[in-house]
Amino acid sequence: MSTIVSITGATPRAAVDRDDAPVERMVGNWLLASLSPDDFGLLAPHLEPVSFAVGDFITRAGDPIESICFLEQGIAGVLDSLDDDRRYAVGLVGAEGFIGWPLVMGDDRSPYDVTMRAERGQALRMPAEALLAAVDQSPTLRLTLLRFAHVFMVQMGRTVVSSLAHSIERRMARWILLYHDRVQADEICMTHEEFRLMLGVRRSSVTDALHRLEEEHAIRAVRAKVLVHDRTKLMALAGDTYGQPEQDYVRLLQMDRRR
Amino acid sequence: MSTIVSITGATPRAAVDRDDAPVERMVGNWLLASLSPDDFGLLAPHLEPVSFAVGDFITRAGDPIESICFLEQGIAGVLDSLDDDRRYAVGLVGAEGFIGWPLVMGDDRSPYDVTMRAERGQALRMPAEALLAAVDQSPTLRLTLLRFAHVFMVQMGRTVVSSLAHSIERRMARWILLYHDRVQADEICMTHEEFRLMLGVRRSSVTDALHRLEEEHAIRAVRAKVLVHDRTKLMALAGDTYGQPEQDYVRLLQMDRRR
DNA sequence: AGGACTTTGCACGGTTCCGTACAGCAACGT
DNA sequence: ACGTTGCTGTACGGAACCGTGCAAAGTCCT
Repeated sequence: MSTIVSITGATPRAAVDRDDAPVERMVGNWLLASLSPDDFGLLAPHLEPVSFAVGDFITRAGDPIESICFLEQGIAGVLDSLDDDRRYAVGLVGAEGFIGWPLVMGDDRSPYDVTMRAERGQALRMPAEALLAAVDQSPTLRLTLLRFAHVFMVQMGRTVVSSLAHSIERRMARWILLYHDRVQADEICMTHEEFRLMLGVRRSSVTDALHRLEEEHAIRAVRAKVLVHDRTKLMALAGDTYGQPEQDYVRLLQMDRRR
Repeated sequence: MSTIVSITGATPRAAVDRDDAPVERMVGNWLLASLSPDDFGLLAPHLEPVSFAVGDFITRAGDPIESICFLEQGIAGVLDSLDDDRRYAVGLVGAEGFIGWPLVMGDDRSPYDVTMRAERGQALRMPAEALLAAVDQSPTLRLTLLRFAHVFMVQMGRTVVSSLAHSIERRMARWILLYHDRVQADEICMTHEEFRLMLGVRRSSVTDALHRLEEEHAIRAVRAKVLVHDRTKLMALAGDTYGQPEQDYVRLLQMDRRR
């Protein structure tokens, strides 16, 4: 399992913590922070700060994408919904990415609901047309945005495999890790009911799985919160559905920051 | 369910059947066929025909992408593998798309195994560098390729939802439809063992599910084959995890062909 | 025709997970 | 203090699905 441990060392959060270039101090979004001054300059005039509350919709499935969001704080769930009311999480986006990638891929509508999952979400938003214009001007900017979409896609593939092959306990460990990677704290604020949506299971199965993770001392579960206690143990539990997309993210989007 | 029936009418296969422009006679790949003469001209000099046998690898997970393939005949399974030997299908690609899209998204390695699932697979292949050069020259070509990747991604999202929410029988109906869309016949050559991989279930569960689909007269299952008998019934069984990505495909990639 | 091999049908007990229901407990307002 | 609301723990029977093993049936080769 030495490969997995090495991923921890190169995890996106660590890379950002270590970073101290001036631009990257100013913006909390890692993608924006990784842009060249020129590329950032293309976007900067159009960026405006916005904030979200828990449950706020950032985009709605089927709606035209009018703006894209670079999250700086908080974490968003990407949900695919069936015709009935049930919705299932297909991914998470935090400060490591942006919301609205279908635009860069040639679609003007969002296939997903994207909702804020954290208490105070903050983002930099810009109009769709401005982004498309910027992307047409700068191949490197386009590359960065496309690479994020690609990593997200790889992530989704692992979600498929995970839901086909793994028990609820393992899948839960994976989602906790994905969440943990994207918030800047060991405290994950999420009720069992919210976990239920991500995993597509019934609420009490979440309770049971959390208990088992707690027995293994990987986490501590308190009311409406999960405290990450032992990341290494979580990774061992999650197995091989966690790790590879994270490596891809570092390889494709933080090549110059790996020291 | 009238919306679903209307999708059938606008299904990619139908659009191609109706088509009779000269270029589109010559190439069996729908993406290539939909390109403008100029865009097609950028690719044509580099395209060389190749053929594949069942089980042949078109790309291997982790390997550099040296060429991309536009399938003309046959159908390929996109597989994500765990560290052990188990592999699970995350999608299918036939003549409606191409293999190697990570290249266009800024990655030079394939995250997936892609293997030929049909008896005689035929494709037009071109070197990675040539494709990248062509894409840099033509924004519209890039758009087409990205849009395919996007629809494939939406497809994957539905696969997640389907595996979380639906019974084996429903998921099976969905995969049969996806397969049926991509081959030009009502005869699907696939053993229960191969279905097993796509669905991530045990082989005898496939047998049972096929029997239930057969009881409803949606299909007929014979040795190593499934005969699609009633597409409408399959769509009703598959429910809402089938249909929307197919509509997106038509909307984004065949806008000018819908009559 | 006979044998080897692949594919399919079926059955067994065991496990995971579901749907549902209800009770205990924490947080919060008044 | 009190009730209200939201979150969590637990229990029950039942359904879906698993792993396994084996027999029947189809296909192919010689």
